[in-house]
Amino acid sequence: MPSGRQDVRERLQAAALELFRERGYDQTTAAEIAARAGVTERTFFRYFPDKREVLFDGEVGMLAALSAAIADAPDNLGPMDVLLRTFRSFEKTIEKNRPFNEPRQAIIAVTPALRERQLLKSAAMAVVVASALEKRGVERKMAALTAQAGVAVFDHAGRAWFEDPSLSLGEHMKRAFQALHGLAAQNAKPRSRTASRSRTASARPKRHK
Amino acid sequence: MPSGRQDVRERLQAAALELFRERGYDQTTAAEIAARAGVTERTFFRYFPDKREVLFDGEVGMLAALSAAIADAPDNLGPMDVLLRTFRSFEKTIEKNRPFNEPRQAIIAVTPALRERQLLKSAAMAVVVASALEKRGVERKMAALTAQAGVAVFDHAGRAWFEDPSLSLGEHMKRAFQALHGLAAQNAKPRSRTASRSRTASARPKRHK
DNA sequence: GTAGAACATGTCAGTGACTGACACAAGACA
DNA sequence: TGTCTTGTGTCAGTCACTGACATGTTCTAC
Repeated sequence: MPSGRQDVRERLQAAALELFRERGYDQTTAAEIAARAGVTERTFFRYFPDKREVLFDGEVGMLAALSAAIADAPDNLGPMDVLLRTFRSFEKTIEKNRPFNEPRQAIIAVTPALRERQLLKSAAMAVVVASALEKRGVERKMAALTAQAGVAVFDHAGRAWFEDPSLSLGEHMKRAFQALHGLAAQNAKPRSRTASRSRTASARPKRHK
Repeated sequence: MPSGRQDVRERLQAAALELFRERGYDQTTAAEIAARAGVTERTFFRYFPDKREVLFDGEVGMLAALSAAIADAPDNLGPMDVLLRTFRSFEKTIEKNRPFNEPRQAIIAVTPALRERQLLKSAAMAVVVASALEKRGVERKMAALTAQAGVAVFDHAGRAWFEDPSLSLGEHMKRAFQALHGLAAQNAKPRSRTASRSRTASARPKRHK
């Protein structure tokens, strides 16, 4: 039954997606996935280090591309602009993948174990992004912070696009970045400069624990 | 051997921390933790839903306090300011807990399974924060985005404080928030860097890998 | 064309996380 | 005093995951 190596991999992923949709992640055993793909459980674990990972795959290739795209961005941009620009350069690809990602994301959303794994992937992405920013000369902690915020915004835009596809993903991204922008600006809103307020009651409600 | 219910819980946590430090998380079985605490494995799983959770506990109580603190913040602040203020109100408590958190955090840092769980906890915190912001009248998506960014900054400050305790946690938080602020502001600003342009990043670096 | 290496898979046995069911002890309470 | 509740131990079982080994298939060198 097994033929090409790539073929087996894809059969396993397809089988997993089907079964998860039919019975849910927890009610599906690795052996069942393997059986539907025409291999044994042992083979399943030769392709994927654990059961969760069968739903997370494209992300690896994306990281390298992401890193390269950040490196290639023009020189005269601030770090956050680099990220916006980079993420938007993936817009088309991601939009094209929506039919595949939609059911996948639906399963992840209702399965805590998978949400956990997805958070790990996002964190990994932030690490890669941070490192790519550092290579552009951004100071280390700044790079980490920017990456973290940027990935958060990216995820946020992705979720927004998922529940409202009437706007393009790029538009959602633009808005999310603008919102973040506005947030920071709002900080100084009550007319006087932020620095002057450093004295006022250094915020201590009576809660603890 | 088991005496009070709370007592057993704490013995289990202490035993787990000890064993994880001695042999590492993966080399420690739940049965061993239970044995050192003077109970059986089955009892361990009556106190904690899974092995990872034994290291994450205080966080539950913190969420309620966080939510309350956000609700109690003065009215005239932008959402991000509310968060900075709120987080800083926890400064003392967190600093006091450092001796307990330090070894714990060290173990988490070297154990992927635990890092994953910690990310889930942060995400849960973001959800709570977002909901608390919404109750203050912040629009839903804006609340989510603010919470996400705020928690990211909070985590970032925590990590920075961990590796450099010469500055207070509050100071790290202030700086992280200011950095985020600066990031957004920088967005619109074309920057000319000193030693850039001709050589550094514009020549496409190696692409592969 | 064939020997042998390299690779992909199957089989089997085993560990460890976690769960449900039941029995039992001790204190709370009627 | 007897019953009820609560916390625990015991046992059997499922499932994720792993190491070791045997077998088949494909690739390569000669």
